[in-house]
Formats: sequence, C-alpha cells, structure tokens
Amino acid sequence: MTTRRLITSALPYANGSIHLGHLVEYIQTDVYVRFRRACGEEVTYVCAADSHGTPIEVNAAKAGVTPKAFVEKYRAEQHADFKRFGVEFSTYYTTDSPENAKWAYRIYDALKARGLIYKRAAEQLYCERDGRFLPDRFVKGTCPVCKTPDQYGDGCEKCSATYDPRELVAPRCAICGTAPVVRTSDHAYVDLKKVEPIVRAWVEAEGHLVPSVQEQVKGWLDDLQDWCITRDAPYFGFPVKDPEFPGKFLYVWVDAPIGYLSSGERYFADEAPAGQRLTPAEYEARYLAPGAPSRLEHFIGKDILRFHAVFWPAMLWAAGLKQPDRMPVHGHLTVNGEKMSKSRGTFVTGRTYLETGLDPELLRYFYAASLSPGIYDLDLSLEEFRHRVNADLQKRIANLAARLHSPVAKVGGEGLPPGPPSPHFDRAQVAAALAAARAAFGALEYRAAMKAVNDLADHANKAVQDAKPWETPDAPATRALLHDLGKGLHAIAVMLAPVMPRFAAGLAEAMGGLPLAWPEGFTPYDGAPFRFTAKPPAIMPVDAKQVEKLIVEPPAAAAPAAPAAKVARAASPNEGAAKASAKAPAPPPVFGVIQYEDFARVELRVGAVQAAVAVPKADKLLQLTVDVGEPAPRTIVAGIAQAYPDPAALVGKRIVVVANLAPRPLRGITSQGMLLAAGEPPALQVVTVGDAIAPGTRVK
RNA sequence: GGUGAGGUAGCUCAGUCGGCUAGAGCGGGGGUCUCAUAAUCCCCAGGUCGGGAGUUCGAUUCUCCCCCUCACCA
Repeated sequence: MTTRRLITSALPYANGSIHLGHLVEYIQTDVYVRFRRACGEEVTYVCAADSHGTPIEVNAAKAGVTPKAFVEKYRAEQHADFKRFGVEFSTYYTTDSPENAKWAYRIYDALKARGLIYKRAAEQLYCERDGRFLPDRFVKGTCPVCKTPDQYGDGCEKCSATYDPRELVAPRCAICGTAPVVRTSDHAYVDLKKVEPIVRAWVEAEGHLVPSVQEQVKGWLDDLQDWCITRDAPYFGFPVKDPEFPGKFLYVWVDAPIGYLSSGERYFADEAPAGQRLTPAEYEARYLAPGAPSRLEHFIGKDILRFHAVFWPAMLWAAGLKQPDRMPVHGHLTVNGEKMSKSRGTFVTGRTYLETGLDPELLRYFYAASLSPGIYDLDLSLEEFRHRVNADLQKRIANLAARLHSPVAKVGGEGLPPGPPSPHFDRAQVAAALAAARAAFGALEYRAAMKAVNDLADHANKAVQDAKPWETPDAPATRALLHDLGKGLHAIAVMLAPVMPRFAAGLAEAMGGLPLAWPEGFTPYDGAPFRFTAKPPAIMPVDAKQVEKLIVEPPAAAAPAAPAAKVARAASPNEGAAKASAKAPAPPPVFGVIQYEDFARVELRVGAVQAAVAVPKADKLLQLTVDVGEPAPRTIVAGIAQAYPDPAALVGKRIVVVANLAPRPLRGITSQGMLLAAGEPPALQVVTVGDAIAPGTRVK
C-alpha cells in the first residue's frame, strides 16, 4: 500500500567537521525524504559516522584519546551540525557498533562461502619506527614523474600523475618522517571478475543509475581490478575472524556501506517510535531481502561511486540481499568557481556558515535551486547566492505573502470564500505548478521544482499588479481573486516545504494552520475560505558583507594583505567594494614592499642556452635546454616565441633563470624553471649577462 | 595516455528524436505602480549554440577529426 523507503546518505568520516560540500548531499537527500513523506510515504532516513580506518586511529593517538572517544566527539558534532541545517535523520549511528560487526562478518562469510576471497601477498611501505604499514596518504615524498617534493603516496598534486607509493623518490612516513621500507604481507582479495556479470546487470538495469553514470561504471567493469579487503594491525576496525588471515582487520571501505544496513537495524530495533519497531528479522524481510516490499535508495557523491556501484552490489548479492533500487550521484561543490581550498578561505564549514547569521534555509534553497540529477558540480558563487536568494525568496515569494496579507487581514472573521474565477489569475497554473514540481522532486530535478514555484509566484504577483485590489477592496471580484491568490500561496508553501520546512511551516501557520501534506492530486481549492491568522514570515535581504564573512582567509595570508586592502578601500568609497566582493577581500596584486628573506627565497642562476625550439601547436611557447651548472641541463618552457621567431638566435646566450621554481607542465612538457625577460612581445627581450659569467652562477 | 562527462547570452543553465526570428532566471540598462520588507510590473540580450570538415534542400541539433574543461583510472 503505502510505499516504504530506506534512504541513505553517505556516511561522513568521523575525523572532521561538516562543510558546505558535505551539505550538498545531505540537503539533497533530506529534501527528497521530506518530499516523499509529504506525499504520504513511509520513509526511513539512515546515516551514521564512518568510524574506522587508519586516519582515525592515528589522529586519535595524536589527540591522546581512544579511537572510540575520538569518533564519538565528531559523531556528536556532525549530528548537531546536520540538525541545524534541517537535515533530520531517522538515526545517526556509527559503523563501530555491534550491529555493524554482525553484518560485516555475515557479508565476509558470504563472500568466502561463494569462493570469492583469495589470498595474495602484497608489497607495501612499512614504517619500522611506527611499526605499521603505511596507507598511500601516509607516505610523502618526491613525485617520480615531475620531481615535485612533498607529494602523497598515491598521486602528485602538481602534475596529477598517479603512482604506487613504492615509486616515490625519497619516501618518508607522514607520521614520524623516517624512511619506510618495503615489506610483504598476505591479504584477502575479492575476485571481482567472478561477480562482474552480477554487477553489470545491476548497473545496466534502468532506474538504478542515470545514463552518464552508467557509462562511467561500465568503463570500470571492462577492466576490473581485484579488491583488497584487509589491513594490517595496528588498525581501528573489525578483526577478521577467518583463520586464513590471522591478525588482519577488515578494510574500512568494507564495513562503511554495511553501516547503512546495520544503522537501519538499530533504528528499527531501538530508536523507532513504539508502534513502528521491528525485530532484526522483520527489518530484513521488509527492507533487505530480495523482493522486499520497499525501496532502497543510496545518495552518494561522485568521489565514492566506485565503492558503491561496483563493490556494494556485489557484496549485497553475495550475502543474499537485495541490491539498491536507486543510486543518485551528485557532483562536488565549488566556491566562487573553484575547488574548496583552505588557503583561499573557501573551505567553509557548516559552523562558519551559521556564524555569519545566515539562515540555513537560504542555503537549502540555493542548493535546491541549483540541483539536477546529473553529476554536475554545483558552484556556490557568493554573489549568485545573494542575488538568487534575494530575488526569489525575498522579492518574489515572501513579498507576495506580505502583500496578500494586508488586504486579507482586513476582512477578518471567517476569511474570504471562493468566488468566480478572476481574469487576472488562472487557477490552472496552480495545478500545473503542483504537477510539475511533484514530478521534478521525484526525479531529483529540484531546479525545475523551484522554477515551478517561482513561475507561480510570478503569475500571482502579476495578478496583484494588474487587478490592483487596493483600489476596490470590497468588490466581490477582488475578494474572489484574493481567495484564489491566497490558496495559491498555500500551494507555494506545500511545494517549498521539502526545501524550506521552517519557512513553509511559518506560512502555513499564518494562513490559519493549513496542512503541508502533498497527497496525490492535491489542490488548495477545497472550497474552504481563505484567511490569515498571523503575519506571514519575512525574509530579510542578504547583504554582501554578510556573505563575505563565509570566506575566512587563513591568518598567514591575511596579514600581508591588510595594508593593500586599506588602500583599495580608500580609493573606491563604497560601491566598488561590493561589486568586487565575488573575488573575496583579496586586493589586486600590487607590488608591495617585501623583506630581504622574501627575495632570498628566489634562487636566480645564470644559464647557458644549449638549444631552443618552438613547442608544437603553441604559438607563444619555446622549449629551451639550459645549462645551469648542474649535472644535466634543464628543460625550460617559456612564453617568448613571438619575440623570437628564430629560436636558434637564443642558443649560446647567457640568461637568468629562476632555479628553485616548482616544475610545471606546459603543453605536456615539464618546465623546470623560468627565465627572466623584460617588455611585452614582440618587443620582449630575454635578460642576458656576459659570457664571462659561468653557467650556474648565483645572481644576487 | 586510457575511459567517462561536458563546452549554448556577463553568470547559472534549458532546449532542439535536424527546419519558422535559439530560450529562461540572475546580473546590467531603461520605464512604471505604490497594496507589499526601497518590494511589484513592463521593455531591452542581436549570442560564429568550442573549432573544422562531412551527410542533408536545411545542423546548434546526426557523423568524423581537432581544441579546451572536469572526473575516474594506468
């Protein structure tokens, strides 16, 4: 009868605070959950803290607490933060639970029983001082490809190469700094090729994944690597009980998704309202068994798609459980068009947002108005956020409520009964908006749903504008129109409720406590009179200064910028500052005074040009081979081609090179430094020194 | 390098199973009302629909090549 759903969001790792990027997912899911519930469905929304793994174990040790205590601190903080943003889970449990252990062993045993697990020796870096194997992220060293120092064991941030940690040049343990050694250890692997047809069938079935995601996953299925599911001690996780793998622990990524199942069990066994409790067996039959009369839907981000779309269906299948019915995948959040970055101050936590005093529902609205079912990244441009919220919510919707309130409130008493249709406002548009929004919410096309709401509000505002009810307040036609508009506002509240539950509830309350339920075929035109019993909630315009507070520049960067910022402000009295705000408070790069130390950090050396050729398909670049007194000459790519149509003319010249500049790939060629030049092309000239100065000489 | 997804007005995007003057919102410009939180409402965008070639009577929409961005992977 009533549809039942078990809905999940990915489990946040319990070693940090919730940030605005996390919130895209939890708000997306929460909106969906609220929408389904408004439609009368029975929805359980499960989440938990992902509590295992090396980072938690190491960070807990650093903090001098047990992993359990460490996890609990973040679990509680995360749960509280989510709540402030209106994300209301049925339960927010932990993967370090007895229920999860039970499920994890059951699934491990099932994989084993089906012959999917085999033993293989793996070589890994091992820190003798810490007495542990080092995960990729716990090794740092020099990139074997571009030689950039201080890169993680799995990939280079500079040249974006990926590699095995054993390939790192001069590797060291990220915990203690000593050089690790290579050691061998036996591990359990899942033979994924054996389950490939099972996974492929799930992936290709309609409705599980959107087409573009299907394509992505199918690409992986064509070249499946077996999956290592154990880790060596010390590890915070479930010890493997299989005698074939003594002393090993289950990899965190095995028990994390299992946390969906175990948290649901916990909820129904211990936390659900009295009449809704289920024993583990009942829970399994209703939600997890193949053919269970319910839907299992996992919301995830694109970064963890592989775990969820390849490993997870295989694990569920092996354990004899149903596979997910739907897996919506969202993109990442960018702030002002760029990846969130701590150094730019765009790594905005939920707490920071709340501290600015901005209403969390405004963020919910902005995300909803931006979200579609695809895996597109969502950009939080601060200016865009401000404009959108002000234009849609303040000027259009809240204002509509306010301008209806004043004439309707004067009527008092029973309110306004329905009358004949008005030529200014078309009730059919209300029905159309409700139908469009309903379909859009279900399809996760929140952007379209918010458009339907705004279009209806536009239509209503225009009707008020055209009919001028204040000129003939007592005319029957006016009263009938106000009734229709008021009921239209009710529809708006219903459509907005999943996104802005508090604001919508305030609207409904002001209209005499109208319901916000959204049953099939809902229409606000039920024949009842329309009235206000209170002023509808207001939405205050967001100003630029408030939004700018979201960007918290790290102290180191803020200090030197301060004097320049003052200059900029003095130069443009008031207006200019607001317009530039999208770029954050960072001033234009004026050449300020630097200290000697700053200059001393730049290593300038004389280089002799040995060869110079044009870079193919690049009309500005030359590739130079330069002797800077080192054993091997360097390759330097420079944007000087327009000034030197004949590159050979440079050969033999003594130039000045910035020798300690981080290497950087240009057109696929790694440039190991930069040369000094003056002027603009084509009149540009490379800075040269006389032949008497030897290559490698320091320029001071 | 491989695989996948994208490249449409200043910004965020919609759309075209090939076809009349390619759309919306926001921003920006101009005008207007004054019920409403200085809020409404109306008008204004002449954008090579990434570039090139091909198929076609006709391509932004199909095919091929190229360029660029992003993600995942080696």
